Amino acid sequence: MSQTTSSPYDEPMPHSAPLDRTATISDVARLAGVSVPTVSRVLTGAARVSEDRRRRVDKAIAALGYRPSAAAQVLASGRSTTIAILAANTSRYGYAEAIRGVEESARAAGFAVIIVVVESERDDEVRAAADAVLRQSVAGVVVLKFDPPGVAALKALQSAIPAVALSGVPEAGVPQAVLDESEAAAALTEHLLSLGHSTVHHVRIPPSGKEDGRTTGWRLALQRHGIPTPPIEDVSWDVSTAHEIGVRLASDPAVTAIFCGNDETAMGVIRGIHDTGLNVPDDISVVGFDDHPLAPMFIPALTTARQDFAELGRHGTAQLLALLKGESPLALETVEPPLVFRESTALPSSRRR
Amino acid sequence: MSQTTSSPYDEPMPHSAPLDRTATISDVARLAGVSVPTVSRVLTGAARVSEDRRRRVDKAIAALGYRPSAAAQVLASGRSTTIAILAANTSRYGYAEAIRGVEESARAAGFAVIIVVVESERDDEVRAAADAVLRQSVAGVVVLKFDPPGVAALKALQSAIPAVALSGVPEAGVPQAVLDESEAAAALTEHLLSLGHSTVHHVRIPPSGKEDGRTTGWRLALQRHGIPTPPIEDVSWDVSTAHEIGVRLASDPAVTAIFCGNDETAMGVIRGIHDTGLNVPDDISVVGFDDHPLAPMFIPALTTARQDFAELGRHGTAQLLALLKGESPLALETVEPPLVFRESTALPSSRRR
DNA sequence: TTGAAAGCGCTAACAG
DNA sequence: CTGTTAGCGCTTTCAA
Repeated sequence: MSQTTSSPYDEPMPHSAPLDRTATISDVARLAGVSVPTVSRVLTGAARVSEDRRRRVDKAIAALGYRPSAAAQVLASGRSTTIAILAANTSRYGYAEAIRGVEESARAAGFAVIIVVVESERDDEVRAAADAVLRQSVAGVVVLKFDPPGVAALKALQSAIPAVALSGVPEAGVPQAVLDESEAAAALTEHLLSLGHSTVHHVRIPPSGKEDGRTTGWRLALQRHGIPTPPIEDVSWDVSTAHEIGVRLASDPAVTAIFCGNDETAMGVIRGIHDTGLNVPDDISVVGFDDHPLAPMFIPALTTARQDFAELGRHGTAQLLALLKGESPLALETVEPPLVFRESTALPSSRRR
Repeated sequence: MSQTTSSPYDEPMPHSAPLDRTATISDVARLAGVSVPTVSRVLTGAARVSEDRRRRVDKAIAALGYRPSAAAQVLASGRSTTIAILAANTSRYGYAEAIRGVEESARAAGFAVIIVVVESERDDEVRAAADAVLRQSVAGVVVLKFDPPGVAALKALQSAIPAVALSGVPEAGVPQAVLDESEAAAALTEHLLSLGHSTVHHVRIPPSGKEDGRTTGWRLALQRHGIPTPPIEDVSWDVSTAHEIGVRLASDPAVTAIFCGNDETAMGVIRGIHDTGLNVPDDISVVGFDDHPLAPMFIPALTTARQDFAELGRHGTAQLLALLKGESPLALETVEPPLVFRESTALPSSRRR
């Protein structure tokens, strides 16, 4: 009665649901008047089948509306045509775009996609996510290593399965596709400096580790100019925290230029500044990061660095598929985000300082 | 040699990838000194297992890092713990949020999620998507019936599998969760009218069928007031088309109030108006729809109707899971989006008309 | 409670 | 080129 152990399998199973029975390969074989392996051969194209039989099989398949069972195929062949996306989030801009890119190219290659999310870096969540991936007999996994949960999940996978990471910071070890953020962040910061601002404040989005490329680039640019780094402001993913920080920063006359971790944050910060009666860029310059679709529509339109997350996702999938085919070494492709200058930056105001 | 038939299975298979072999149920059984079915029993909880053996099995599972193969389980049991999300898009705001809601609640119920996208309503694409769903042995599917591809895909499924639709317009036939948009759209339109605008123009986003709830509501409100409906402007999902329309509408002095199909469109339209030198809301009032996270940050902050897509997704999943358990009839839950009034609407300007 | 035997739908040798 | 025979990892009878 009483249970002294506590493996996850002591828990009740989820309510699984019965599958509607549909035509099987033997139904097709019977109708076509051939053996089951012959049907399999036309399915996989693994071996030659006579024109005549192939036609009969195709006809039977069409007649029965037959679709091979992916589960049975993976079991019998030991090969899978499904990949997993492991991510901490599915709906935020960069994440959603990266997922779109992965899904798109996976589908083009004939792979199905399962999505598993790991919400936090808590040990049980990370383990559950890794388990979910492993249980599904996927060929490989693309992990969005944008944040601590992503990093932890990647580690939990322990290369038990082919994996590639999508990331903003190059890093040795795992195959990955990276969008090199740090140079672009530095360039954005220097743009602000070159306008005449004596320093640049930074609003940091939740980082992937101790520091992400955006923050690193900002710090780097400041260092290059011998400017001490002002205290960092941290925002959550909730834009309203960016708004609060905007209000706070606006009250500090030393603040004339702000580098935000992403465009949504920049919009929140600008709105906060706006609400104190100050103007962007006349009083304070603000830059974002990502080139969000709404960045050019915002008033003022955002100066930012363009990140092509979907492309990152496509690269990652390509890497994974190459890895699966045994091709290597994989070129670690690094893309540098192009800067786009719009309306949210200007010379420092004489009204401040 | 030459092929005269052309079933999809004449095409080459995707490169499938070999799976790393891991511990199987027999490994566990052997290590625990029990039979395979006994291990299965502790896994599924289907039958009683003695305390002693259960403990040994648990220990063996832990020692081997064993994870049951979902593919083998589904094959043997004929029951699945995976559901599919069928959507035309994964990254756009409403879609991404709905997907998040579905994934979240599916995960909470112990279900894995596969995502299949159907990009257009082209017959081959729709069929491919339906096939992908059916091949995966999923327990059921949640389809985002937000647009023509979604509608077509749902139809292609032919109730070959338990399905629930997520939608903005109630409709008989399929189980569904709906966010009733038409009343909110009407209310938003009437808000504009009550401010003194003599008519309200409409910028329509790509609709799910001949007409979506937003457009219907707008039309309804105008009719109630005996106002003829002005010509509709259609935008694509690309915000720049909204911008163009904003510019165009601004040049028409008859336009003093605009109801946009969603907030992103509203932002594009406002920016277009702004670029002609006119002001929102002083010269023209604009309302959006959805209450996008950036809507309160935009300058001017958007008057809009809040849509909780994630909640819609959760409702849908709940419906599907209930359906799978054979519970019914399902309450068709309809949520009416609450209006939120902000800065983008005002009295009509004396400068126009 | 437990194990032996059968089988889910499919692919992989292996003869022929 | 084609059919026969095994067997993928698991669950499900069925006896014991």
